[in-house]
Amino acid sequence: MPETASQASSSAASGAARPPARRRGRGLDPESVLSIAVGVFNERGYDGTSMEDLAKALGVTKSAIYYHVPGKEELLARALDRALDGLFAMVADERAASGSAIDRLEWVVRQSVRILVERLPYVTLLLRVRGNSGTEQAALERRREFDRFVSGLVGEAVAEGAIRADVDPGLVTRLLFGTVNSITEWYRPGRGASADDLADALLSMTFDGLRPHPA
Amino acid sequence: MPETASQASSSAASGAARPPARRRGRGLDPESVLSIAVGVFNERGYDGTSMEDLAKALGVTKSAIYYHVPGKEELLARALDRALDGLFAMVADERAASGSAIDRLEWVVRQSVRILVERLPYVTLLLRVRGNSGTEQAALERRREFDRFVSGLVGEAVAEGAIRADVDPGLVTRLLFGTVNSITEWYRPGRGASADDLADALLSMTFDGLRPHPA
DNA sequence: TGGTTTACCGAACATTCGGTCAGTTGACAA
DNA sequence: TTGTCAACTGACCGAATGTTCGGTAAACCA
Repeated sequence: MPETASQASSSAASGAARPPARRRGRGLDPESVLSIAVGVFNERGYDGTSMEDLAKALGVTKSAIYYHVPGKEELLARALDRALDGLFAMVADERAASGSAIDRLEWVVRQSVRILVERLPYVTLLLRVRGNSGTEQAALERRREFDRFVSGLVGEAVAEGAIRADVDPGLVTRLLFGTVNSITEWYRPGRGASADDLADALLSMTFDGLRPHPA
Repeated sequence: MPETASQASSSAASGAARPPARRRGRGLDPESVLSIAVGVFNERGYDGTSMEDLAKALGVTKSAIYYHVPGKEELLARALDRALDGLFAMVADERAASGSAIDRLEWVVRQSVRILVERLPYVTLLLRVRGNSGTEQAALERRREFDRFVSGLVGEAVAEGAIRADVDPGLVTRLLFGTVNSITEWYRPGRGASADDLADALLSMTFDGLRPHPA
């Protein structure tokens, strides 16, 4: 088994003591429990992760976790909300509502990549949810709502004549955001491209194509 | 809970008796156990699926399953091999080795889409493997080998001048096959596009871009 | 008809699961 | 020095897990 370690994603208000991922002299806090738990969820899968696995990654016993969070599913719920809140904050932005459809679409794609990179573990977890519990089903429903929004955008861009009409708009939406979402499968922060570089490359491929331009 | 039913993918040598997915007067066979199990694995996730879940979907008791297959993990191993064998049979084809790099790449992408559609449940399962067991790790290693092959193809196509050189070839590979693989997230056989239509749309977007062509 | 085999059931197995709880520890305030 | 309390431990719970096994009904063959 490859011990991929704890990959403690830096939480908001910490500065020291990396290995045990706890606050100064004190113990854990709900924030670090969440971020480490999500890391393990993404390594082993949510269902494949036991509370014992989480305890080991946190350097405490199982029961200590229950002092900070109500349970395993609540950890999942909070993680999924992190991802979804980011996406919905974006579509609520004015830049997603005004201007030409193609500009709005390009902006939404770019922001999607940015959120995906910024909140990588949370979005990764979201994209693997299958609806096994009420928590997962609620997350899936919110995600479908987001999908409907971007689907509408693509439709507008086609009607606008800014996107080729010889391919089904629904299909274009799925391929386009399938490409965006597939980033979670390989992207690791720090190494390789930045979020902006990524968005540039992605938009460049999907909008202009991989073939060399004659112009 | 959404009862998405059994979606029994048609096995090689059967013709009748769809609902209970068993042979004529006889009972189950390893083939139908596998295809139905993979369906449930994809609905609930491998770790989220219990042998009791499988038994229910098969219409028998838990213990009956063990008469036909050695265990849960063996079901996973056989399913993953179905997907991987298809992919490796393709790269062994002469058309993946001769001709210009761009033609070979286009052929491999098209065939990848075909295999993904033909063996959808198996490929879907493969793409969700995280390496939790020896079985999963072996599958991941075979998959990485396939990835290295296509990565080499993209590199050749760039060197050939058939693909833009202003984007990192490794990044192009990941985006291109990320798009291909994302098809498993939404494609359902029968409804919507055929494998060929899909491949056309995908190649059209990634190679020529979504913007209307001037020519 | 009798015997053998195929395909299955029901009960039980050891283990692991998510979760609970009474108690301990150590830092800090008074 | 003592009392308080946040933070945690270790033992434990019932339920669920993957798997085994003795038994058996029906189909098949002679």
